[in-house]
Amino acid sequence: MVTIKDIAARLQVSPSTVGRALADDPRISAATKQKVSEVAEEMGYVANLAARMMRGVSSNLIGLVLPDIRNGFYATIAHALSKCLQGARYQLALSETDDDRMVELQSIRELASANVAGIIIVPTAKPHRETVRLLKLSPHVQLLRKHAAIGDQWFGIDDTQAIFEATSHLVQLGHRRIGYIGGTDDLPTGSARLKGYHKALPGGESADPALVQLGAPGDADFGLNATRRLLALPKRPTAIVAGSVQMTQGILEELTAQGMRAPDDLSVVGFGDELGFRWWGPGLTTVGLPVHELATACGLWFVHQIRQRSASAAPYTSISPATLILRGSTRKHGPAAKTSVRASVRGATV
Amino acid sequence: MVTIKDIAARLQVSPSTVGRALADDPRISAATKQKVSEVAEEMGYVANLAARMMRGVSSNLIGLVLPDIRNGFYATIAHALSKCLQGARYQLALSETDDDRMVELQSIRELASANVAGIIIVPTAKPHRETVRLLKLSPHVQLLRKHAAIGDQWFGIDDTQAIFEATSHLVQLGHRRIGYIGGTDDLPTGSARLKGYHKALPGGESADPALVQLGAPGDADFGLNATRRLLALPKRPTAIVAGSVQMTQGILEELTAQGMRAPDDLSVVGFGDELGFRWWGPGLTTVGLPVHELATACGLWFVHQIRQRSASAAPYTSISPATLILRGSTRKHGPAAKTSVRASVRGATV
DNA sequence: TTGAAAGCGCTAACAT
DNA sequence: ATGTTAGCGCTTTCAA
Repeated sequence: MVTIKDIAARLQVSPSTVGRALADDPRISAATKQKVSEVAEEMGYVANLAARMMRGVSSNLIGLVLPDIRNGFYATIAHALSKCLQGARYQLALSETDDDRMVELQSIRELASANVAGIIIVPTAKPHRETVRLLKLSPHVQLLRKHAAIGDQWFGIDDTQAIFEATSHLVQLGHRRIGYIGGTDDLPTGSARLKGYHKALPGGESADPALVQLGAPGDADFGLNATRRLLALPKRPTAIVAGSVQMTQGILEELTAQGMRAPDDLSVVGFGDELGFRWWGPGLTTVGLPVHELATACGLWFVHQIRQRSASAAPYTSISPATLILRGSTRKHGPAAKTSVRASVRGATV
Repeated sequence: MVTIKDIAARLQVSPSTVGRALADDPRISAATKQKVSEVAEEMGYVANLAARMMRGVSSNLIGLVLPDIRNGFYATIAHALSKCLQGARYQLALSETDDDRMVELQSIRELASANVAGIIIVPTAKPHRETVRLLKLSPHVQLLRKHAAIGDQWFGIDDTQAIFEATSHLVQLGHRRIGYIGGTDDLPTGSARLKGYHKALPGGESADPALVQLGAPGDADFGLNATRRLLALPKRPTAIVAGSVQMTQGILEELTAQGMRAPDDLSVVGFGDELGFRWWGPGLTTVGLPVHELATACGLWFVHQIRQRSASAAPYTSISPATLILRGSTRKHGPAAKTSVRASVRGATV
């Protein structure tokens, strides 16, 4: 293993000079810095992080704490952050919580004891007190979900607007009985989305409570069962809005299973734009989320933040807008609309 | 921060005694150990990992190096490993290579300098010499892809059998012009799969080279363009087999775009079982891979391996079989089969 | 069975 | 602008 001493010996300078040169200390001449970094490169020098950490410097590890990496949504986030941090010579330490606050606490503990440089977290609904306390000890930022207790540094999406647009689109198409299947409102995202749904319903008209189905946002099976319940209603909805990626998947699954076709039998607006949504039936009209951009912005900001230890406490909030992606799964409601483009292409009559 | 010195001072013993007691050294009396651990507990002592690492003990970090976490395939692996290692108090450090050997090298360097306990890697096609060298310095295991240079500890899937089954299925249905779109054969997986394809073609009959399209396995666009090329052939294939997840996605994309419907216009067998494959057209017949099981097995084995520093050099190979999942995208080839179930359900005539 | 002491590689206060 | 030196907390010889 090559150490600064080796470099120092080669260059006939003291170890501290090398150390300072590598740390880009202003007291070292440009020429020396130049030479040092050349030799370091040549000898394949890699700083010993353990030794650094012992001197109080934190590791080059950034913890990423999120519910489930299999969710394409979070995978995109992990990818974007990984790229972004790689550029800044940081490593991602991945922790999954499964939306379980105790697992979350355990993860944070591990990260804290590993002396991470910072933590990027998508918090669970009710983080443990200890989780909050530990989080305060190192730089951190919240992603997507926001908890006041954890802090005011947050990158998220305008969830209310997202679902508002989705629902409004259906309202404009003449739909009145619109079902909503989304996450419970104990999560900030869940409640914001639900709010968007209500806000879009025409003239203060409160929705039939039976049309609103709330469950754990990561539970596709809930979406599936909720869809079944909605379809079994005496007055079934003419359209459904999804309030999470997994819910969308459950909904599509169940509609396919029941042989329901959008937009003929029902209009559907999904949440997120996973692979396959494009080719579900006539193409799923869905809420597109700028996840990649969001994560990149968050990563860049966070690295900057970590490097300037000073202003880290200042509140910061970034809200990105969602955009409705119009495809084939929604259509005007009413008897006049019964002949779909699709049906006519097939030459069929109804 | 409580150190062993503090404990030593409280107990009027030397720091080394405390250190040994905590390490359960046989030379320390049971009574002393008892006292030490009591006081340590009481004072809230937490071992300083950095200091430990400096003494050569590795961290509780396990590096996971793979091409792209957004690939559902790898996300499943990361998830399974994360769960598995969490139980053993290890943290996952995630590195993406994008199938670029220099990025791979850089990641390995980072991991090595972070003193990881071990590395689980899905190697690129031609890992750098230095990558191989560094890898040898810490415990490691290969996943899915196997490179002789890296070692003989490998967990993978029987790729040849997987594509053999997929192709055989089509052959049995009477197809003779079967296209194959897969990864290049410089990757071990690519070549094994291609072999399975050739093996399944009837009686040594070598395929029309134009029917075989090989590209970067992670490149969905290649799959898309390759599909276009196959469809533009004077004698177009009657069926297509996909040789990677991303290729499958490209193929489905292009078929949808061209308005080609399986199995009426063409039979298709996919690779992997991503979300959405189930609802593509009539449901995609595809090769199901036991990714979760594979990753879990790998994780358990690896932790065990790390904990017993001794026998780590012994070769170990685990091959899991793939299974064909029959859905609606394949059908008998020939004029007699022209009336599909689907068409008759619709009451249409052809 | 325990102590004393020497570092691991790095950073930072204190010289020069 | 650079060199000297003293540790960080732990493990690990070597002594007792």
